[in-house]
Amino acid sequence: MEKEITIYDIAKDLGLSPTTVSRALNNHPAVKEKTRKKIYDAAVEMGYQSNVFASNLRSKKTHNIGVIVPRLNSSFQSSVIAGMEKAVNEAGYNLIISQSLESYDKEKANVLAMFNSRVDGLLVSLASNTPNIDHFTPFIKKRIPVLFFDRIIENDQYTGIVIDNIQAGYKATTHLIEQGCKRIAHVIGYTKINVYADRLKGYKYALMDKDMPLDETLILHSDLNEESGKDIVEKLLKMKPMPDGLFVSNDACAASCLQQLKLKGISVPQDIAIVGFNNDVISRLVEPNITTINYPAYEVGEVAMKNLINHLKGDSDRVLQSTNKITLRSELIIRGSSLRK
Amino acid sequence: MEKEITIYDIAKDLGLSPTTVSRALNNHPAVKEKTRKKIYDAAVEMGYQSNVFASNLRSKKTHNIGVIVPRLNSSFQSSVIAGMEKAVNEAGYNLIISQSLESYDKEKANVLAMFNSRVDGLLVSLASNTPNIDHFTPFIKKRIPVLFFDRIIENDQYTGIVIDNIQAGYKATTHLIEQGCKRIAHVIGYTKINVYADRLKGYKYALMDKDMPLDETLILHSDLNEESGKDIVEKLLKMKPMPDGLFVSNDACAASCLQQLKLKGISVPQDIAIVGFNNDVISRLVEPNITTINYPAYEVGEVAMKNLINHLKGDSDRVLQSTNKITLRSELIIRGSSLRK
DNA sequence: CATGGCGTTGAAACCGATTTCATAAATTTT
DNA sequence: AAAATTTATGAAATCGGTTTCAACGCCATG
Repeated sequence: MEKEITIYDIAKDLGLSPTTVSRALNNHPAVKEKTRKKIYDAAVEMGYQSNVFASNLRSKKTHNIGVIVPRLNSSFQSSVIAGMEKAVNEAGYNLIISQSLESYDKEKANVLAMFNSRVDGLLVSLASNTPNIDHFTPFIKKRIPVLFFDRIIENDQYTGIVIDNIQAGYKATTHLIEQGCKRIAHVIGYTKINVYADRLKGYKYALMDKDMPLDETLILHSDLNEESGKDIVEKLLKMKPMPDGLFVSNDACAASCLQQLKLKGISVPQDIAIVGFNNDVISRLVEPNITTINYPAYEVGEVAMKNLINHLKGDSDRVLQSTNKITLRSELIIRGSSLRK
Repeated sequence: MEKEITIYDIAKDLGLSPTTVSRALNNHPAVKEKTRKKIYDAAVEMGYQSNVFASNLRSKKTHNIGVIVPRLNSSFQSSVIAGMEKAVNEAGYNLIISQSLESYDKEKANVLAMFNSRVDGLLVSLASNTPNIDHFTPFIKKRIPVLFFDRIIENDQYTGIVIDNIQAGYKATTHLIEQGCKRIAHVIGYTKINVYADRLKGYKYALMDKDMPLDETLILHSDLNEESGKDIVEKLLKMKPMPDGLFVSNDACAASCLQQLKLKGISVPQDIAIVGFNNDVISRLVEPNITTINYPAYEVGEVAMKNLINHLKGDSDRVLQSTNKITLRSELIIRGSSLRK
């Protein structure tokens, strides 16, 4: 085990003090250019590597940013994280990632772990059964910024990055109505979560605006994974008359429904038109392609991270404190699964 | 800004020394049970939180483990990371993640960043154009363990977690031959990477064993993403006679090929049988379902991480140093895209 | 009763960069 | 030329656990 080079070694070598070496390496203005150059050269030559531990201890900053998502292996979430990674890397921070697996208890444990490992900031998409956000109060107390994205709980203390889910649900439903659908079913996840609750609202508003009746039995609850299509289609088939429109709250599940419907000999979009959500890769790979709402996952990640970092770099809390919600643009992408002339 | 509680505060409060408090909180055996209890209670009551900076500075450990993958938003990689996250969390470490975006330069930058942020260990899946692994030597010099998974370069110094890609390629090709295919095309990525090179080897060995000629023009190179199906199918259509079997090195691309083939009026598996790779969700959602090789991504992540952590917890280098390669089981999953009676 | 050994505790050094405060040197002002 | 600033550098304290080494108290052994 070779011993590490410290600023003391450099200082001794050059006949300077550690103070000056430290300042030089941090580009402090009070060091003569010539001295700085000399120190830089010596540092490189001696193979000096700054000791982050010591630096962190003094500055009380880790340059680590925590991210908690419900699931890492989801097309949407992994794109969000890719966006975050890009932004975080450019700014010289590190990403610490954990997943709640949709469990409130695991989420609480993760939040605590992040707190103990002293992340400089936290980005969270909530688990589906998280009832409140009290577990984040330690962060607030220590003024460590917390941002929510996608799955949020509205609160004055925290900033949220979202799309307008009501509008998106409205657009999707209106589109189905305009394609001539008379009975539109809607598949959603746990309605305590803002995203599903809002999409449902949009669905209801659209029906209302087109003077169509709201039939609560057409609202189906599901896990929304790639296997749930079977259950959903079974339920659809039992309905008399069968719905002729289907708005599913994510693409993996929409694709699964599409597959099951085709297996049962039901043609899409003629017998039933489908709209998904997210614009995952899968929506473009099944036949027919699925009409969907483009949720700019990568951009959500990038915007959330950039906001957080700007906040950390700026010395005041003003930026984030005055920003309560950032809404990104989302649009309907019309494809074969819903287009009937 | 409230001031933090330190072990000095606890010590003063109880009339003990910081030494004893530190020892008690670390379950050091030389502290009387009664004293330990008293200290624990005081710590909880005072809201003490250990300062990881100070602890890290002395112990020279961050409890952070770095992961570098080519792309985060890939079905395979995000499952690997999910597996890692599970293992890492149970062991009380943190996961620091970055992506190389398939660029050697970015990978080098990431490796350096990981080194500077002093991760305790590193898990890497290499970028496609990484020519060698010299950029990891700083880690070796400081005896920080580095493990490769999936995309590896074989080397005595490092441990790799893989599946037997030769065998997998062999199984896939043999299956197509047994289904009566006479001209089997193979779509692969950059052949400098072990995974594609080995699958190609397996393909060649299978042909050889069945006394089938090897036609180099049937080997197609591609980016293997969900848009490359168009190019590939175009090339297939130009071949005379057209291949009647297709072994694609990942499922997203296989699904894309399947889609394009159907668009051109070519029926799968009758006109051309398809085998993919990975067993991504998508292979089960397209029609027909795609026959594929099950690559246990989650398990790869879990095994890689557990090995690394065992190594970190054990005090010697022996465990990892003697392990050069860990091969996980993979199997062929036969589905509609290749089954013809 | 003296000596050895174990169990328990504490004083002080340490990890390595940062920061405050002081000081010497160079420059400008009067 | 003396005084007032400005510029450049250093000594020492600091961040808060961890670790080394010493010491004290208690019991057992001879």
